[in-house]
Amino acid sequence: MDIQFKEAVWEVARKIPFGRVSTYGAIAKAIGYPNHSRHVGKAMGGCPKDVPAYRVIAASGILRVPEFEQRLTAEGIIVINSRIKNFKKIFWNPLDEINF
DNA sequence: CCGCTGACAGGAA
DNA sequence: TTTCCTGCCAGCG
Repeated sequence: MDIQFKEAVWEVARKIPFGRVSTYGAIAKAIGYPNHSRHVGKAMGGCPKDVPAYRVIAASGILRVPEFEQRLTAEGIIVINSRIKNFKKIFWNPLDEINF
């Protein structure tokens, strides 16, 4: 996991719109590294302050960092027991950004 | 080289 | 719906 990989991850994470969320796997795929979802997670662990890490969750719609629950609800996202309720609706795919 | 671990994913039971 | 299992890749004994 070189620094460039992390930079790429953070760059995508910064693009996630307000009130939306994305997943580790989706980001990994978006930067050209399919099957590297775990590394995306690690990259998020030490991301800069300007990266909305709380908008990046697991594909199951479950928060791996329960602490972020409040940050999400503050954006109007419904979270119950670390689970995103309307996950499918607010999910943002980085690949859609390419297609527009 | 081997095995364990980790902000994961996807399918089966 | 929840739990389990397998596939992934890099880092660290």
